[in-house]
Amino acid sequence: MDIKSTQADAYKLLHQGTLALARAERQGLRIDRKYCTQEQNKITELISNLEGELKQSSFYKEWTRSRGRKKLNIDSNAQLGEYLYEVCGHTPPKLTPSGLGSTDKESLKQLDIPEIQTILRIRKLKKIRDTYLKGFMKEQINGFIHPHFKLHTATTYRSSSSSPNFQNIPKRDKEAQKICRSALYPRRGHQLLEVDYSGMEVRASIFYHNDPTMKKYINDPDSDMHGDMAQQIFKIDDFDRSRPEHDTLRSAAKNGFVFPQFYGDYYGNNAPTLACSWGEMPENKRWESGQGISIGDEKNLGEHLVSHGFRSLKSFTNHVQDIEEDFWERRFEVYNQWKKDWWRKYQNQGYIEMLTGFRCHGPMSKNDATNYPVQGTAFHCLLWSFITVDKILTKKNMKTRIIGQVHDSIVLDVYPKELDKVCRLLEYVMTKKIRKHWPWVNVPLDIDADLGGVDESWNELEEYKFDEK
DNA sequence: GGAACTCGCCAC
DNA sequence: AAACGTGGCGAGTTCC
Repeated sequence: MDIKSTQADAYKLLHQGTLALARAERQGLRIDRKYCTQEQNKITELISNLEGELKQSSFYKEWTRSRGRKKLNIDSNAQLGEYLYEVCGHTPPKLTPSGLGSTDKESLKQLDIPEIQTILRIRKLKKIRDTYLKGFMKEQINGFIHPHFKLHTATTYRSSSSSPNFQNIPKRDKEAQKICRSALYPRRGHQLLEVDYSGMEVRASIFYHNDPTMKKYINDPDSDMHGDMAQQIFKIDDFDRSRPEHDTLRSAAKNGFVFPQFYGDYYGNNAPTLACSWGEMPENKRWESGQGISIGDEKNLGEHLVSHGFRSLKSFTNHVQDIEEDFWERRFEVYNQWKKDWWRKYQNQGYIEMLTGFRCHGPMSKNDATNYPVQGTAFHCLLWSFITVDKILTKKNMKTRIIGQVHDSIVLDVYPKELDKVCRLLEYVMTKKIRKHWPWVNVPLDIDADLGGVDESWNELEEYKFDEK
């Protein structure tokens, strides 16, 4: 048990991984060229209308005037920042790493200028058109794109992808998702299947720290880590995940506290994010009753929290600070101790070594030293599964092929008659066989799947339960 | 005219 | 005392 892999094992994974990824790359993904062109034209038309509208505004006219003889470029954030922060004298809500006033979406929204909405809309449309649709067309050969996957560039020994990047195609934003993913198809007569490891990074962290509380959260299907945190953060006594308003708070806790904390963030950043769950709240102001989402019983979250004594961001921040302390000093005490031990070990030996045998050298911050092994190892589980599934598909001469990978998921181009067989294979390799190969996998691994119909695009996937078949 | 940089934004 | 991890890429910009 608990036998770590050697550096030779790591090399083997890298080598076989590169070969398997190259096969996926060669396979590629069909794109609808006609759709891409039409959609690009539609967006161009939209943008030109929006730009025309913007140019009518006094905001734009003043901006132009302020530049004198210099040409104005709507796409230049340097010019926008100069106008907003130097000419108009707005205080930048945030600075960039180099110390200039930021013009990102977050900052611009806070300035509360109506024309800004148009600028943000244009930005978003250009991103979709130029990075994705144009990018697909640039890289396509005979109607197929062949995203490239590398294993030697990321410092964590994760993978990277390029030409085009397969790993950052819009998903969260539904409008962008639809436009971009509707361009991507399986081979004719085939269907797309995406299988992902659920909570892989959290589980990979357990391989290292073996924290009993976190293990219980993973092993006990009735427990709910994010729900518990939502309950604690927002002081909800009768928390019920099946209630939509409570599930919203659960997501807020998950994305605004739990995950950032795991990456090394702190309450000072978490509190303002969490505070947005019940409405925008400018610094130094106080909450009023009547603000925020409804939480049932004819109450809303604003009132609820005010009644618990949180009238200002400051008092809420203190509350989140207490929760952070409880989180690391009590709830996940063992995890916390591992972080300390691991950091000490890095300081002593000058490198860290993953369970998979990979070594990270070089200067690292505290957060780096504890994040790298988790992130790398989580990906290596996916990579091992990728290699193993690919080998079997090839060996058995199946028509199904793997076409890509997104850190904790595998994307396949499935021959419909092989669907059941492929699903059984994935289930077996990803949740069972891997535990025989790597005995330090000390918690069950779990997968979810999404399936598209025959000849349907990547936009059409729907949740697919293996065991109900 | 290309390399290298910043910034913003997409994914996990 | 300090304070969010990993990537790729387009556009603008600056430098050589």
